[in-house]
Amino acid sequence: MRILVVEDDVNLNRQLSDALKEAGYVVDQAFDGEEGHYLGETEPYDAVILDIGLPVMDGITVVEKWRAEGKGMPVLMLTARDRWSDKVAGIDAGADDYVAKPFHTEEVLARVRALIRRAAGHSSSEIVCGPVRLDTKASKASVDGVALKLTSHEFRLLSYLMHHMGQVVSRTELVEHMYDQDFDRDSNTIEVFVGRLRKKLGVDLIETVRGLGYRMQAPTDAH
Amino acid sequence: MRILVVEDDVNLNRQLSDALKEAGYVVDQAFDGEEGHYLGETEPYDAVILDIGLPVMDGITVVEKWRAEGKGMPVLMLTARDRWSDKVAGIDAGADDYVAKPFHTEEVLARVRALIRRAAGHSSSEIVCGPVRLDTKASKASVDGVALKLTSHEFRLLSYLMHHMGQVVSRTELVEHMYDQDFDRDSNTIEVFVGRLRKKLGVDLIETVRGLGYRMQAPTDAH
DNA sequence: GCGGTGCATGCGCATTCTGGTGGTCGAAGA
DNA sequence: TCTTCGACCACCAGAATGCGCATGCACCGC
Repeated sequence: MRILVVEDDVNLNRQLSDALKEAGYVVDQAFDGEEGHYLGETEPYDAVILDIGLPVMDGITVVEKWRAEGKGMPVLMLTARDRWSDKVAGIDAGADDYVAKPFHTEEVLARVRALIRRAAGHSSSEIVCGPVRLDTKASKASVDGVALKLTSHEFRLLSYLMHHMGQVVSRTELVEHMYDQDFDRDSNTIEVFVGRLRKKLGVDLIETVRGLGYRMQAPTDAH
Repeated sequence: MRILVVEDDVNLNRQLSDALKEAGYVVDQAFDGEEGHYLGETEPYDAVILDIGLPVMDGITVVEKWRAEGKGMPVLMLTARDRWSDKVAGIDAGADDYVAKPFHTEEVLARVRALIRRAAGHSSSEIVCGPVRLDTKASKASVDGVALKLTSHEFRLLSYLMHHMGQVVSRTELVEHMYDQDFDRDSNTIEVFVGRLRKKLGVDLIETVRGLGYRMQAPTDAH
């Protein structure tokens, strides 16, 4: 984890940086707004600690510029205790959190931990199989980057197959996972949907295992 | 967006709830830890405001139980100003943020906004989707720079969709986040509001995914 | 009244299901 | 090894289902 500390008070900056290094983080330091902004723009940080009152460019402006540039790393602002309106402005500018000066170093560490923990929770849920890409969160699928237009059952089928990649999935297993109880087992709906899905996918990734069911697998097949 | 306020001080609870409702949120209230924990366990909230000192079950325990149960909604803790060790404990227990009492209501609102937008993966207080622009701070929306005149429910609907851009949002999910408990699920209200919103937006950004729900997305979408 | 909201009705059509037909695969026997 | 047979599967096209939308009206608070 790499952290940027932007604080013009040299002692305070070192105090924070030392504590962070102590806690196992990699720390970069900046001492004015412009330097801080430049570093945040060019280097990939997991979190930034940013003083609100900085020479050259103030903290609010720095955050705003980062956000406008699409930089989304968590930012922890340091503010003067009594200027609560600054806090509100900072948060609305895109900061994720703030700590009022003077602070306990331990508190800053706890907040940094919380920020990093939270930021880690946004990994998108994607499954990839060869050229096929499934985004379960968005309920979307694509082949070679081209979005597929799937109906809900087709999507459910693809989803189940991709969640069990490489395994043979039986027809009854599919029925049980795609429908709620009491579905007429003597119908060929699954086969129909497999057919339609194969047609829409274009590529032949759904293998039929005769007598057992279907298996989805990447094409680079050693077997 | 639906918020839970857990605070045993009746006046404070009402003060917060009123301010939140004023800002367009749907608010549920609880007055002790057990009640709060139960509600957070059973209802889907977009954020929780949680006092640390509560009857029956204290705030730290409540958060810990939620996290242990896999509940991941953002939690804003209210703490006494001088007990900074409580803050650290609260954050490490799984709270996302805290505000020290006494606080400015405006500050709590700013922090709630920040929590919700961060939970949705946005870093600034403005969310943009093609020509549509949503200002969560000012509770305003515009298309191509022209301000929209939305009713409160229409705004809530748009807000939720834009906070979950690219994802498919089910009808029940919308109902649960736009209304407090006890709303007739067997009605087509959501569909009607989607229709009204689409008409006001003019552009066709709200895609319906048959059998699943709705998805809002920028039009120039390849990957 | 008026704007905002909730609900009922009915229609159009995408989606899903069904039955049938023809094709394919695999095993067993010649 | 080749042939034959039966089981299994793919595909088609029509039918039925039920989802989503527009419309209009009732209600409620202001």
